[in-house]
Amino acid sequence: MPRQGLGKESILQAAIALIEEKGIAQFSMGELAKRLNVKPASLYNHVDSLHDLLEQIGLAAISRLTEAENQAIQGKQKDEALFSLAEAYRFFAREHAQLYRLILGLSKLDSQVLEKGAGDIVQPILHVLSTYGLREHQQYHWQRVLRGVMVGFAVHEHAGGFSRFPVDENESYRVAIQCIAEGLHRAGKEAE
Amino acid sequence: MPRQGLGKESILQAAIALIEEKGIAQFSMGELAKRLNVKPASLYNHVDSLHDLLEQIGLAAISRLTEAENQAIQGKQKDEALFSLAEAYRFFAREHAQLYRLILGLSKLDSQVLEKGAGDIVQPILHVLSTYGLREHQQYHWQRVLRGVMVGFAVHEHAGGFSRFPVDENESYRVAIQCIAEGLHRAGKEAE
DNA sequence: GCGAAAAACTAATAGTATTAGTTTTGTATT
DNA sequence: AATACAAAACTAATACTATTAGTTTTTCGC
Repeated sequence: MPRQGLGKESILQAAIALIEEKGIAQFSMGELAKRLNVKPASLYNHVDSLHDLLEQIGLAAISRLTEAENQAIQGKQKDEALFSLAEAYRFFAREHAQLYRLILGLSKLDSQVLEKGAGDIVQPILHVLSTYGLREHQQYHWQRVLRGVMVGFAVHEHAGGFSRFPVDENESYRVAIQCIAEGLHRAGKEAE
Repeated sequence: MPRQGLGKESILQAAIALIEEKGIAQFSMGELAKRLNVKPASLYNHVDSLHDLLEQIGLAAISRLTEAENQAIQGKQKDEALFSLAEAYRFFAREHAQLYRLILGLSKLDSQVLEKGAGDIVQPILHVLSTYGLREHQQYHWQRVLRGVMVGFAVHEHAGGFSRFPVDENESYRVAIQCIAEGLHRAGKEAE
C-alpha cells in the first residue's frame, strides 16, 4: 500500500468544522486546503469536485439532524413525541445554522445520493405520525404538513423575517405544532 | 443632460428576464452584459454591485408576488380568502421558480432595503387573518404559522422532496391549509 | 458645431474551481 | 537496508467569476 495522505474522512470533517466556524459563504476549496496545510489541487486526489464535496457534507448534516430527531422522540408517543420532534428540528436548525443552510441548498444539486438523505429525513416524522393511528395516505399528507411547518419556520428564522412582530417566536411555533396536533387528532378519529 | 444609456430600469428588466429564462445559477454580470450588448464593466455605471442588483431584483419579485396575493384575496373573506391566498402563493412559487428562489436566498443579503419587502409580504396575510376576528397577538402568531406552511411547501416542492409518496401534493397542501383554517376558527371563538 | 457629462470601453487585479503533468514520499517487498 | 511502485502533493495553467481605474466615445443641450 503506497503513501497514506489526507483521506476522504479527514477532509469531510475539516470541511464541516470550517463551515460551522466561518460560514458556508466563506467556504471554498482554497480555504479548506489552507486549513489542511495543502494546496487546493491536492484535494482533488480525494474529492471529485466541490459539488461532490458539498453533497457529502450535506448527507453528513442530514445524518446528524435525523439522529437528533430520533433521539428526541425515543420512547414518546403522539403529542409528546410530536412536540419533542418539532423542538429538536428547530434546535438543530438554529444551533447548526450553517449546516442547515447547506441541507436546504442541497436540493438544487440533483444527485441520487440525496435520495437516501431524503428517506432518512422522513423516517422519524413518519414514526411519530404512526402513533396517531391514521390511514396510510393520511399519514403521507400529514408528513408533508408537519415537514412543511418545520421547514417554513426554520427558513424564516434564518431570514430574520419573524422578528418584526412583538410576540415570542417560540410561542408562534407552539401554536403551529398545536394546530397540527389537533388536526392529527381529528384525522385519527375519522380513521377509526 | 448628457448621453442616455442603459438605465437602471432596463437593466433590471433584462436581469429578471434572463433569470427566468436561464435560471439563477447561470446568471452573472457577464451573461447580463452579453444580453445587453455591452461589456460587463459598463454595468457598473448603473449598478453598485451584483449584490445590489440581486437585491433590487428580489424586491421586484416580492412586489410581483404580493401583487398576485392581493389580487387573489380581493373581495374574499375567511376560509375563501385563506385558500385563495395560499393557492396564489404556491402558484407564484411554481411558475416563477427562479424568482422565488431568489426571494428565499435574499435573506442572507442583509440590507435595510429588504425591510420594505418583508412588510409587503406580510400585508396580504394579515389582511386575510383580520377577517377571523383574532386578538392582535394571536393574529401575529397565526401570520407566522400560515407563512411558515406556505414557505415550507414551496421550499419542499422546489427540492422535489415531496414526490416520494403516492399521494397528491395538491391534496397535502389542502390538508395543511384546512388545518390552519380550523385552528383559526378555534382562535376566533376564544377571542369572542 | 462645441463642450461637458456620463456611458461604454480597455486593461488589470484578485478571487473562484478545475485539469494536466511532474515531483515527492511513504510503504511493502525483496 | 535498498528499491520500486502507487498515490499524494505539487506547480503551472485555463477559464470562469466580480470589480476597479483610467481612457475613449458618444450624445444631449446650448
